[in-house]
Amino acid sequence: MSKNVRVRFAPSPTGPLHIGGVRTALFNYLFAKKHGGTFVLRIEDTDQNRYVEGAEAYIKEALEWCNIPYDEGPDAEGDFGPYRQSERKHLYHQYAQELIISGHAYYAFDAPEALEHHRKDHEARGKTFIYNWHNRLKLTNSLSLSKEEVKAKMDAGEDYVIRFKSPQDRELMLHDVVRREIKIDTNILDDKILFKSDGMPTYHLANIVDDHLMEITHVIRGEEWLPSLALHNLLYEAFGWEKPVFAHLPLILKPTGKGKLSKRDGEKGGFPIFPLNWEESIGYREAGYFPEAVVNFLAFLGWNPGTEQEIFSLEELVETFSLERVNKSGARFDPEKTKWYNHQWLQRKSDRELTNLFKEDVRLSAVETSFENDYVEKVVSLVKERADFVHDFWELGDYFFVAPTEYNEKAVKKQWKEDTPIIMQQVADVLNGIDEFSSTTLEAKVKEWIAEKELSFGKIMPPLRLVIVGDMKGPHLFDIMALLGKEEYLQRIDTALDKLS
RNA sequence: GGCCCGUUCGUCUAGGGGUUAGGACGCCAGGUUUUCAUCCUGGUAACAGGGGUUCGAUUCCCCUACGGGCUACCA
Repeated sequence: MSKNVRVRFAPSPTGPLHIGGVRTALFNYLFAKKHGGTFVLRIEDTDQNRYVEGAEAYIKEALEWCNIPYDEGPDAEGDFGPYRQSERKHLYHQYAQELIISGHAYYAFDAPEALEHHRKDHEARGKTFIYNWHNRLKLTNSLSLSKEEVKAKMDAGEDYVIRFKSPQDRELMLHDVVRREIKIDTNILDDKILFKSDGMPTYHLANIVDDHLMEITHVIRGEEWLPSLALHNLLYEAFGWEKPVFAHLPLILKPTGKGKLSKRDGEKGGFPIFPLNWEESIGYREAGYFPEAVVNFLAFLGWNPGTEQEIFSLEELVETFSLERVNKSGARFDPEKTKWYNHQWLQRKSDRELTNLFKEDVRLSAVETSFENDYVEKVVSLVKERADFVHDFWELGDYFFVAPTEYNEKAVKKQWKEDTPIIMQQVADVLNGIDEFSSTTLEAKVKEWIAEKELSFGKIMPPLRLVIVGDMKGPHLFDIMALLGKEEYLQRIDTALDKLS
């Protein structure tokens, strides 16, 4: 690649980013980093009506949480700012003018209602109204009107827009890294509005102008933009600018049902759809996912390395990523698999780090006794392999912090026989006589005793687990006892003897 | 409706003119754990349909079907 790679993520601040947007940002980031390039964040806020307070802050925070920071953007000014289109407002009109002068664009005065009427009318006749070569001379614009008429309207302060004059009878060959060549007949294109009557550019104009001014080399965006690719190509041509390379990413589809993933799918399915909380909707962060896991599963939505490796750190993704390996077809995303990714990433975290996270669990901090970090860390090391999330730890290991006050009914029925209290008392006596209580010593001594007395293991271990844990669950029993300590497990046997006899 | 894009197990996908069509999630079974889970092993399950081209198509071409996107003075 000869030029410095510069890519941009260009969301509009109309609400929170959902994971589709995050995926687009991620692919831009990966591509930039892979090629030692620059990742730009540009806020596309040309539609004031749809501006949502807090959306921009959300976008920034989400990117930060995912560990995909931008090199240039709002609050990270580079040489190509400002990075909000509303702050670049003054730039666009001259470019629209330039196209008018060169004959690639024209003024149009048609009222929105008039156009709406035409659309309805065509629809009623089973036709589609397209504002282009086919009928532009019958409409109210600087091509159909005389110079004097146009001037009169302008002087009178009439609202006008600037439309692109789509060429007639041309066959366009468009290029896309993901989809290769696409042929388009320009006769079906409409004369898109480039500049609105409110003095703001539309997406199409602002996008092309900014990408050019910001020296963007690769445009990586969602497939919903594919139909605009012809227009964008034509605009570059009209300006006489070099085109960037285009790559249109496949859409992310709803887990069930039809259509592309939308903001409302989250609460319905009971899974997060946003990286962070937004109003009533829960985010991946708050649901207990690690950013590494989210990035990992997002990367695999529409891309794969072609090997059988599935767990990738961000660094590995940067290393391995290529646009050529992006798929063409839309991907329905599977919330179940995201859990698996989180499980995988959780296992890779150190006990120390997990302990710090676990200590923020309110259920743990609500316990009266306070526990040493070392103790909590040992608990974490014993239970983590069965956890998908840090918040699973509590349920998996609550008995390490609180002695059972009740016992699993079904288990009691099955394990607590008539002679169990006597046996448990004997076990307690034996345990009482053991003074060195590592897990292996405990196990060895108890087994020794069982063998000596010719008792059955099955009569002892299950009920013992029941009195220690309160349920038939958990790690190796002697590991639990060793961690709990002699005083505590003898106490628990006592308590159970009281409650269950 | 028009235009564009797409279609391999339920889902994410690998592959590509001759393969037992591979992996992962899920699910099921067995093993380990005298517990539960993890883990391990195995199993389940796919080339949308029809025409071509070809000695041979899941792979290339066409059509159909289905899915999706776009069709705003939204992005």
